[in-house]
Amino acid sequence: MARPREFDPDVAMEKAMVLFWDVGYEEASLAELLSAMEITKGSFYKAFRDKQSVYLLALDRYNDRVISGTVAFLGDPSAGAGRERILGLFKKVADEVRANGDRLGCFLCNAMIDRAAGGGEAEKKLQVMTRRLEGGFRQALVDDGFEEADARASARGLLSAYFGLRVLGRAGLSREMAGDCLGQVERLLRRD
Amino acid sequence: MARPREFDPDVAMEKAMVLFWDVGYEEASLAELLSAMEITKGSFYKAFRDKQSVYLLALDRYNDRVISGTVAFLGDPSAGAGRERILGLFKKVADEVRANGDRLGCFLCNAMIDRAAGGGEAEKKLQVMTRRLEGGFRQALVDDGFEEADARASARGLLSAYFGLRVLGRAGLSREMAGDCLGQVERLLRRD
DNA sequence: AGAGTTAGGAACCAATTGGTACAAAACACA
DNA sequence: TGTGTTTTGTACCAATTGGTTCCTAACTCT
Repeated sequence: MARPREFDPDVAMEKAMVLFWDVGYEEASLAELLSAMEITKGSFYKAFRDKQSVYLLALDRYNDRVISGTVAFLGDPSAGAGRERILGLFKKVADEVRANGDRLGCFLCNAMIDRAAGGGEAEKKLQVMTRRLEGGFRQALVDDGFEEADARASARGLLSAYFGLRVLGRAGLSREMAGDCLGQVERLLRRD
Repeated sequence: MARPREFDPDVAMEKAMVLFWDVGYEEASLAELLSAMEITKGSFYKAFRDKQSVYLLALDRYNDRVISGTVAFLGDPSAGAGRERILGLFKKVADEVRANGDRLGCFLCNAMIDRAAGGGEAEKKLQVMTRRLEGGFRQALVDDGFEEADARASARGLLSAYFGLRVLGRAGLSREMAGDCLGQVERLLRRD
């Protein structure tokens, strides 16, 4: 019926997500965004409404991809017992961070601090993602026979340990600290 | 010898610090900065070199005021045993956060994620502050008779729990989560 | 009072911000 | 081959960015 678009919206969005993830909303200028997505203004504003919409889509994408993957891993019985899964997640983060210091951190965590972006809509998305992560931790603990109340409390402790580790990673301090943090997570996983 | 300045650089810097703390470097436009500091451009560029310098000074100020205060508290024997002091610190943060959701969080933590600002110079300052906080935790544990190695590892776990709680606070989730997080910190303080 | 010195404020600056308008280009279908 | 439809890229936009200049105001000291 008409001219087909020359770019793949999915890969463009992926690039956009990574950029926002890396530098935040405000710091990602439209020019940088366009060059990262490898499209020009015309296509950008036709395909996506505006910068803010792309940011919101990037958050959704992070939720769909990364958060979902993490939650799935936490709930996957084939990955070991509940606490093993949790420890495995932290290990993965610690490794990824220790390897060269990922410097990207967690988009969710970064965006929570960014604040600049997306007004109330973004905040709601961030809270949903956080809740999902919390739920993942809790489920893994429940799978290990934790009482519901204990699981809930521990999940929140783990959540904050997770974000904390991610913050340290961003600051380039995780390489030496990741190991110790990991050891401390084990203590959070002990049965009373 | 000459015309005296009409503003107090100290209170102006305080306002500047709070603004950067609240919205980050990039998001704080020069106009906002000036109106917050209640001075005009002329005075601004005369008294402080430029925006970046003020940001760096704001970090220094945070270090001098808040971080120093926190480290002092952690090392103050009159505030109870080491672990009590640590718990007291988290309690203070949790309360401050629970009261209405401070929404400011921790400038250090925010700046670590901000990244936009101050290039390598800022990063160095952030690492120094983090180290000081880590040292505070460690000292408190050593005061309680922890082995040096255990104290160091635990301090890093506490550090990440601290940052994590601060992230949750920024996202407006701490009101309900702070209590549980606090309970989990207690577990990090247990003697092996 | 006058000289010297510094602060304050407005006018101005180029560069960049996010966003729009529109014409040319590229396709599908008849 | 033409017609209709959509994408693409360029030119353009007002508003804002951080920053400089420079004149005037305000003060201290002699």
